[in-house]
Amino acid sequence: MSRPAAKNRFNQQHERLLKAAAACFNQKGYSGTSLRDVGAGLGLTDAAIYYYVRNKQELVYQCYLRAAELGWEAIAGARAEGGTGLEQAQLYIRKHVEILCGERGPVAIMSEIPSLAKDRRSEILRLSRKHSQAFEDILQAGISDGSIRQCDVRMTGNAIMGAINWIPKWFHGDAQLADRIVREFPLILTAGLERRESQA
Amino acid sequence: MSRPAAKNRFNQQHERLLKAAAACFNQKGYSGTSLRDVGAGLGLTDAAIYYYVRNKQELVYQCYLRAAELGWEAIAGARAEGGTGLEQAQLYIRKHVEILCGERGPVAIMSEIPSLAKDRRSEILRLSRKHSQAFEDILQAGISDGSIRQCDVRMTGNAIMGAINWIPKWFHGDAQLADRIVREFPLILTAGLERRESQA
DNA sequence: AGAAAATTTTAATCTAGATTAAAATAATGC
DNA sequence: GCATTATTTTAATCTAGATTAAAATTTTCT
Repeated sequence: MSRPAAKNRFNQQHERLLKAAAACFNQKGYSGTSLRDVGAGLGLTDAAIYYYVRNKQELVYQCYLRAAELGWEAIAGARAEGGTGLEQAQLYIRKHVEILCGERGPVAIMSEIPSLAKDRRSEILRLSRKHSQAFEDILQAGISDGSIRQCDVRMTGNAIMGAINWIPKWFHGDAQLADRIVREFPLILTAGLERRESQA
Repeated sequence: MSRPAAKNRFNQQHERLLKAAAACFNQKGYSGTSLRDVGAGLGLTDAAIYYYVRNKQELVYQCYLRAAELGWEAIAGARAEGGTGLEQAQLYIRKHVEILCGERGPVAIMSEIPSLAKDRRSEILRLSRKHSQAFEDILQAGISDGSIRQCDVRMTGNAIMGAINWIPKWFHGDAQLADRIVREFPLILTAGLERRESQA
């Protein structure tokens, strides 16, 4: 590809492809969506998709990788901007939810990791664990700095992540609803974290 | 089947089948699991499964139906036993989580509803909405009786349900972990609901 | 405009996995 | 223990959908 304009076009189509695929995967699962389905979302034939990715496995992998990158962006951003642990947690939730419900969505739910090839799977799992761990670290920091009450950090992390990860199951692009989610979720998911007066 | 003992056996195997299928579906998705996979979990051939269900579609449908029934059991139980809205919400979460993590699990995550046949799909969707609605009603009752603070009931419901629905993604039968989930989740998910002093 | 590069389609192939029918085994109840 | 009923397997068939190669179309850039 020695032609700049073409390279641009390619990258844009590739991006569109990942989004179209994510939309399908979230709705019907990885194995449940045919490349025909994905192509239809782009006005393309199934075969055309092979111009952008080696095969279907690679397509999921790239969707999951993108999901991991966007999630990490939220973590990193929150850590950079945030103050107390509680503030960082809130910021992370807001940023992540904004990404999931905004222009950069839909983002693939990483729900069929076992279907990936071994090496791809372990990479995605590693990123996924890194993400969870980083969020738990934020919660732990909040406990240490007194902004978050004593709690089971792992379970709390799992609960909050679950609520976020489930969003793409019921949100499908309605802009009004997106605003509502972005406004409410950070509050709802952290309302129970603040340290109460009665506690140490 | 005019033989009582056989009818028993059949029902038990059928129950085992639904659990084995749920385990597979939760891990690899509906379309991603072959009947061979499901059969393996029972020490059976794929073909043997057809003795218990008409086809694969029917198997998912029954799994989802069972999931809906068990979820509803938690709702109904909480309404029967609970006092204030907050108490009912807590009770519901505990009961549902106990089911998901206990002997009656694994329970299928209803994550590929679009793959069902039209009439089956609409039935499952109806049950799913009924469940969400009932939980939101509990929250609303809590606001009315003063046990729950003012909040966006729908978003709060979505958040809590998401956290619960996601559990089967990371819980795979560890008994110790089950105890921890059952102990922590009801608290974590309702800690933010109580009305604070400062509020009306 | 027109040659080269980039993209997409058409038309095959190939395979996994759902489904079925008939045969083989196992369980039940007398 | 035996006849009957219930369960499972073996061995085919059938189909959707992934993948590929070659041909056709479109885009890029001079």
